[in-house]
Amino acid sequence: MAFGKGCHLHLIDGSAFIFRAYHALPPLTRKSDGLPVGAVAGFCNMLWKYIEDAKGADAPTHAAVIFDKGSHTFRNDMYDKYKANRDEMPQDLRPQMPLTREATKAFNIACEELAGYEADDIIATLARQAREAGGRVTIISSDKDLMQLVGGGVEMFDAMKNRAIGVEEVEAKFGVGPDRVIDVQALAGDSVDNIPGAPGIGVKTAALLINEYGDLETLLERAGEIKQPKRRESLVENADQIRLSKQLVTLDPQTPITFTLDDLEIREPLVETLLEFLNQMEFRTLTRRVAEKFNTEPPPAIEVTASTDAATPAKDVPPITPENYVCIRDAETLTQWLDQARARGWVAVDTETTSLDEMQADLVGVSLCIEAGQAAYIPLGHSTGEGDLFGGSERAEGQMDFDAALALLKPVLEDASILKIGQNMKYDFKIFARNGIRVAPIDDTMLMSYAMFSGLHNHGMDALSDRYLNHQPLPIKELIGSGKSQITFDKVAIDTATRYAAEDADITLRLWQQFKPRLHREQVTTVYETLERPMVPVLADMEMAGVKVDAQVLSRMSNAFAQKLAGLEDEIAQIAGTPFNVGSPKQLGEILFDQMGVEGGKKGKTGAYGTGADVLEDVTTLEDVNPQAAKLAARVLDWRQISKLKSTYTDALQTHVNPDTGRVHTSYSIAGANTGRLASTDPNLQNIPVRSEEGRRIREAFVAGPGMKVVSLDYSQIELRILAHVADLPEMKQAFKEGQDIHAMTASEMFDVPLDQMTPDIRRQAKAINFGVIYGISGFGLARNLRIPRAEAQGFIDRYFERFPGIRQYMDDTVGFAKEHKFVQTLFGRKIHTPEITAKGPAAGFAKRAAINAPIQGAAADIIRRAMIRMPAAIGGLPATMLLQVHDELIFEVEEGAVDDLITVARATMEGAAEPVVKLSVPLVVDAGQGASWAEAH
DNA sequence: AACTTCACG
DNA sequence: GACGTACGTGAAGTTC
Repeated sequence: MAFGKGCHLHLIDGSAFIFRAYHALPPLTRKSDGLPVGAVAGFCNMLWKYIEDAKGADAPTHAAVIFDKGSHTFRNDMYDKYKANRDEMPQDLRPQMPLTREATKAFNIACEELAGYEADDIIATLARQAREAGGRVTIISSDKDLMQLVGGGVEMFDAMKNRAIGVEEVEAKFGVGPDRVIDVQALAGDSVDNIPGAPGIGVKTAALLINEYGDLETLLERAGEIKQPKRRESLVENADQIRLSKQLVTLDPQTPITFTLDDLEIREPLVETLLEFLNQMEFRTLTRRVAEKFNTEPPPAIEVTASTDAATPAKDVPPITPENYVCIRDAETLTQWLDQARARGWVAVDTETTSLDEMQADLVGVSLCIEAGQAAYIPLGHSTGEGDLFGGSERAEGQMDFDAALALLKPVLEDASILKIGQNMKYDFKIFARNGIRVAPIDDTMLMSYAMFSGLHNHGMDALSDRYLNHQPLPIKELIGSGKSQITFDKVAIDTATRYAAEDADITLRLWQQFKPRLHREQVTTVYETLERPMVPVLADMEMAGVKVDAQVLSRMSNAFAQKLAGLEDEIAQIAGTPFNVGSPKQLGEILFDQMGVEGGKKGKTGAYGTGADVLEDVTTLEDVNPQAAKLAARVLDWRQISKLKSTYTDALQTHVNPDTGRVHTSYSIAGANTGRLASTDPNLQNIPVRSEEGRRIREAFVAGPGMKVVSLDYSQIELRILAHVADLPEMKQAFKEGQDIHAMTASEMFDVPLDQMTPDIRRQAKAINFGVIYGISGFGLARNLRIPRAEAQGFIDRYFERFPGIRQYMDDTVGFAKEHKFVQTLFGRKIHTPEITAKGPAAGFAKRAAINAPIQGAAADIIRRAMIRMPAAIGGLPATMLLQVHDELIFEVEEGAVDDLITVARATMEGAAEPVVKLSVPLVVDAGQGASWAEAH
């Protein structure tokens, strides 16, 4: 068919596909020879998805993937610095470039490139030709440089966001229509492509000017009329540079291509060629999928030479097929399965229960998997239907006796020669522990993923299965529903439950087979084995122990807060002249800024006024200008504080007291925080108030049992000490060695004030700077924190860098490392990936600061983890229990007579926790406190 | 479900 | 006056 009216041309920006694929996926290599193929794999998946998605009503009649060829184009001849600051292509991406062309051809899609021109120019040329022939064009890309082509039958499509980009979207981005986009780009320039533009003028200003003067030439001619001196000078002085910039950003619609639109007609994939290519690449899943789609057998998989590693995946991993799962209903079958586990030396295990709260959950069933595809489910606590009016439902038929099954499982689960593999093992560990079984030894795929991929993605099973097995597990929602009508797992029919539960064990085993050898390749085996995996039993025991909370104390506080809130609400209504919901920032903002006339209200992206504490605090200072508003803001601040304490703490904590134990059992996520820190949930016991006097009293409700004391030990300034060590700051190290006040020392160095003349205010500023450095300081941030002018804050920072030159070095080195490797590392080898480090725009700033902070925060997290892992053995002989961790603090419950001994032993464990792996050049110091409650101990 | 606010280190 | 900014979390409440 000749291209003409009614035809629809799709132009895919090939380079964009490749780079997106490269950055979205972890570095994947071909099993047989180690060839890097991650980007090719992603590229093929995207292409396949594109083909599948492009079918249907608005299907293209013609399509092509357009690539860049070489790096030298006619633009380099116009301007030698064009794209000069681009990083070199990553080592492992280069060999993949030709493969992406091959892939395109294998899919039987036209594949075009042209020396001396960019893909964008070819796209422009084809788009022009297609329009002239009366057809429509869709460009599959989100690149802003292509937006100038939009309009008149040409639109773009962002495949990532699944969103069309038409004239409106272009206008939203550039503030002008597509026909003026190049004018705006010429003025604004582009740091990524090294387009100079007009210094000091960005997209916003450029759009403003173009809209005022009509077009770029008119603007340049009449630049002298511009009132703002900076803009005027920038335009007048750089007119030539701006005209050059326009030439650089303008796409060439007349590239000398040697093919025609007719050559791009859609063709069906040649199934054999395509399967052959995919098989050569060893993309098993995609090969299988494509084969399935065309109802044909996939070619035999390429033989991979056997590795010595026990956990190398089987050569032919069978597909995940729930129909093949076994339901174990008798002792004989169970024994057979357990014998297989003994013979193999490992077994994947998963538990099903009635609740997500491990302390309340009853065991409903156990699933096992010994080899990919071979999984079984042992139903143990299923009941029939909904039960009768009296709530009693009967035990379902066809289940083994609960105790008999556990008696068979116990010796295997506790057998030192059989590895138990789980996903989020802490959960199953606790369930079994509450049934008298201490599971050991273990491996945990969630923690393996965390050790290897922290910062790249989550580590939940659904995400891992999707990403590494290309399989979407049966959602639990389909079994138990959601919301109000949700049922517990014991009510699920055993057949359905078998498919779901056995699949989880199957997936876990497959993930483990993939991850286990990879831990070595990613060089995080030690991290996994010494910092992640051993946390499971330690945390499980802490969580099961729980902390004693006096609900009566909390209840009394709640009542007192309720009264206070009611009083404040009356007062607030009176000042406002009308009652309103004080808890609604929206209503508060309208009253404060619209009705009461406070000026300077700033609306956020949702159009609501910001009413955060800092904003309200500013309003309270308006006593002279707007006394009513000042008073209102002050009362709202009081209300907010009390309301927070009541709802989040005194009310909520009471509901978390376990009826069986009378204690509060938090849950720590080991793989939650990117940096290696733990996170505490349900309830969060890592953010119990302490900074305000009023809030601190909540800690009085955290008490010790009779004859016991609460003991708290916390690292003093651990992050600053780590900073002093890693950044090699001699003055700071010396100060720590001498046990000096570190903030006072910093202040003295920075402001030339002798220590004996130090004032609290100067020390406070130095303290803020010390913390700022850990967070990846910026003038803006410090200025806001200290409420001083930005220039002054910048002055402080400059001076700090002068006095402690190691800091600057550390920051530059860390960011440089992150850019090169896409991750940063702690002293203990923990990797934190920083994929955003090469982002442009504001994301780059975030990524930089996060990269600077991560090794410090992460090392502190590593150290306290090491202390916690050693703690049970260290305090083993003492009547003491470790209960809580709050990032740099450990809380124990100890018999009164053993308090001093506990402090001695625990302190030594914490202070020596970095050794012997890391010998810090600063001492670690631990402060201790004790008392009847956490409030007294802290 | 997204956004805002605020509690902690 | 290109952009928007301290790092890392979780929970509760309101709004859509």
